[in-house]
Amino acid sequence: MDAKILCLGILSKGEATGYEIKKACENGPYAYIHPIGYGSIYPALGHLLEEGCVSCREVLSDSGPGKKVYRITQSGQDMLSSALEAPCAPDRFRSEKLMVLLLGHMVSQERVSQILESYLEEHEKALHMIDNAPEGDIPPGRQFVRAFGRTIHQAAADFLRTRGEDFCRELAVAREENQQGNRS
Amino acid sequence: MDAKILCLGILSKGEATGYEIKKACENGPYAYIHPIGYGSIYPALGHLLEEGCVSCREVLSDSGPGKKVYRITQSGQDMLSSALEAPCAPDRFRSEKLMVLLLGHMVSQERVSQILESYLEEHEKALHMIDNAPEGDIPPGRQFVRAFGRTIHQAAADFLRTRGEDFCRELAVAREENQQGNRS
DNA sequence: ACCGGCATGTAACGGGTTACATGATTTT
DNA sequence: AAAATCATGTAACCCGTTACATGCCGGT
Repeated sequence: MDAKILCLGILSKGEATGYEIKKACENGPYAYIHPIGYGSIYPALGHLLEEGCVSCREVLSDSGPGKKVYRITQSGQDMLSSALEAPCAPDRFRSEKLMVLLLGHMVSQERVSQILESYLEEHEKALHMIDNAPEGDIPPGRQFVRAFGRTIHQAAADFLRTRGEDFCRELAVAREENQQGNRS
Repeated sequence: MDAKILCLGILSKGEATGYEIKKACENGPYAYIHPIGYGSIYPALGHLLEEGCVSCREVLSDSGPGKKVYRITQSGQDMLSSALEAPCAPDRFRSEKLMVLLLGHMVSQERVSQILESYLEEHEKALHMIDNAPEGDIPPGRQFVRAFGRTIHQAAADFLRTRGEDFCRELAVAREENQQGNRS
């Protein structure tokens, strides 16, 4: 699932500029698919244009380079369909925060508390964004993925809220034992 | 959080070979941190050895190359500690399955059902692995991350189980409406 | 006898991230 | 008047993925 297919997926719900595609990758359901930057998006759109998978309409502004609005073509639709039919790569998740928590006994109490708090805030922020997103007439897929994301963020936030402090206490005990172990 | 720090983190709980490090990245709590392959691990261990962050003990077997057991050194501990103190990059999650579900109206009913089923199976398998893992005397960090992972997998599995079929039905309706829209 | 798991590495390739370069428009 | 956002693009670099190459050991 490379940048090209992701762009096609986003364009399948309506025309957009490269900039808007980037925004779509960060907010909304596409945030769960694959985060990419401009360095991937603009070249991808260039290739798609060459291959005839998208068309481009340049909107001139008064003086200066205009913005380029891309629209998916029929062959783009076809390419997207066949990509969606191909076997899926396994999900990938990576988290430096979990790494720090995993080795919590090696870092300071403050560091762990800080990670725990910011992690909780992130999940709560994500929940707010999902809940405040416009309801409108969105296709079932978007609704499903949105609800899926909400469930995960909710579960994570609940876990952190209910278990975070206990974890800090257990870590404190473990650190004390370590100290005694080192001394003896 | 590159491969080197990940290796150090795994080695911090005891000596291991490159092969065992790979295994640790796939199973257990480290699966949530960062999945890497041999192509990253062996060079990383080489660099760490050069830098004096790990020591290496070669265990000869009868004829043939022996296995290399790596152990973290004090300067390795120090490097790990300072890496854990550095600001965390945001979590990253990518899922091709969610991409297909998101655009469910573009693919066949069978495809969606298949994705939904295999996704549920994956989460259930992960739950089993967590529940069957040895309890033993594991540090609080490992226990916390393990419980966190369990919570997430459980929430995902529950969601897929309770909402999967409804989603399929909604998609069927959406497809019919599309058909009618295209015809008119 | 064969297959799967254990075990180590190298080299090329590809893709994404980051940094750079630029400028208009809108908000504060 | 400054800061934030909108907007496009290029180039280098890093890192991880994949494919290749090799061989032992234990179980069926």
